[in-house]
Amino acid sequence: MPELPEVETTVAGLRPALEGKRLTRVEPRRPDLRRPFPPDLRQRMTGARVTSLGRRAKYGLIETDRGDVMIFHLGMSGRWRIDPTELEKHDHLLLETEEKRQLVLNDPRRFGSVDLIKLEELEAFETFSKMGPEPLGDSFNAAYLKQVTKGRKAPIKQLLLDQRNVAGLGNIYVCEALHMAGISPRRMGGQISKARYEKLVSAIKQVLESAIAAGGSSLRDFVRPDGELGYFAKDWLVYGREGSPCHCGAIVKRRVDSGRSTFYCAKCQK
DNA sequence: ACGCACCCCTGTGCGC
DNA sequence: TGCGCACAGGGGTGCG
Repeated sequence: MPELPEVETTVAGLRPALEGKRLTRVEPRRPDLRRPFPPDLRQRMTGARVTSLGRRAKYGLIETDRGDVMIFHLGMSGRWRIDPTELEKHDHLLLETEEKRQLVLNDPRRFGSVDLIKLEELEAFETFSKMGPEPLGDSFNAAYLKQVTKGRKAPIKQLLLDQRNVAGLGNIYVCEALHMAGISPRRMGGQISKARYEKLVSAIKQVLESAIAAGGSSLRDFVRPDGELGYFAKDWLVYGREGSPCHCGAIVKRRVDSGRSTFYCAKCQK
């Protein structure tokens, strides 16, 4: 479920419980998620102090004073819970701090991942080195998008979901941003004007920023009453609204490509 | 290189 | 109440 804003919100929620704190317990509760947990995860993280938390694309970063970085990805169904009253099914990784606060990574589908690398390997870490710019950064702009899509015949939706072009966009926010910019998800990337890319870039930044703001404000003190992090309700304009009226009056449509749904308004988006 | 289909996994909600 | 199917916000691989 989590896209960039959800990961951003999750990291912000974990920070008060983790930053500056010493880990007294690090416990994988099964061998693997998408891939095996690092075999030395427990040993390298236990006793270490968390120095900072961050985010790159849809990955959360937890750095320690031993020069390690634990990199987590929430996949489709991952979420962190804080100070749970008891462990549940699919609680696959448990962290505990000196203060006896518990952070539990729950991921039913196990499409998520946890990696552990040295801080100095972060830049070269293949997952990140192949990635495009952060969508909220200044280097993600219309000129960049125009250049990276030049000559490409793939639909713009697919190009935006490709993390090598821009890092952190997922299905929901791409659908929403394309709708906001009035661009058809099937429009060939190489065929979109600079002016329309200006609109698209603004739409992407706006959609992400408002989602982050909504996430932050919906998490009072960054911990919801149920102790969960990473989810917040949002009223989408097209996503999940097949058959409902668009604000223009036309009906929102859904199509499926490679097993992924696209929601759009054929009247607003050309 | 590019565009696309499909797979990993479990849970949920729907129609019958 | 049960059953089977479609579908879910990600990412990687492998094919033509």
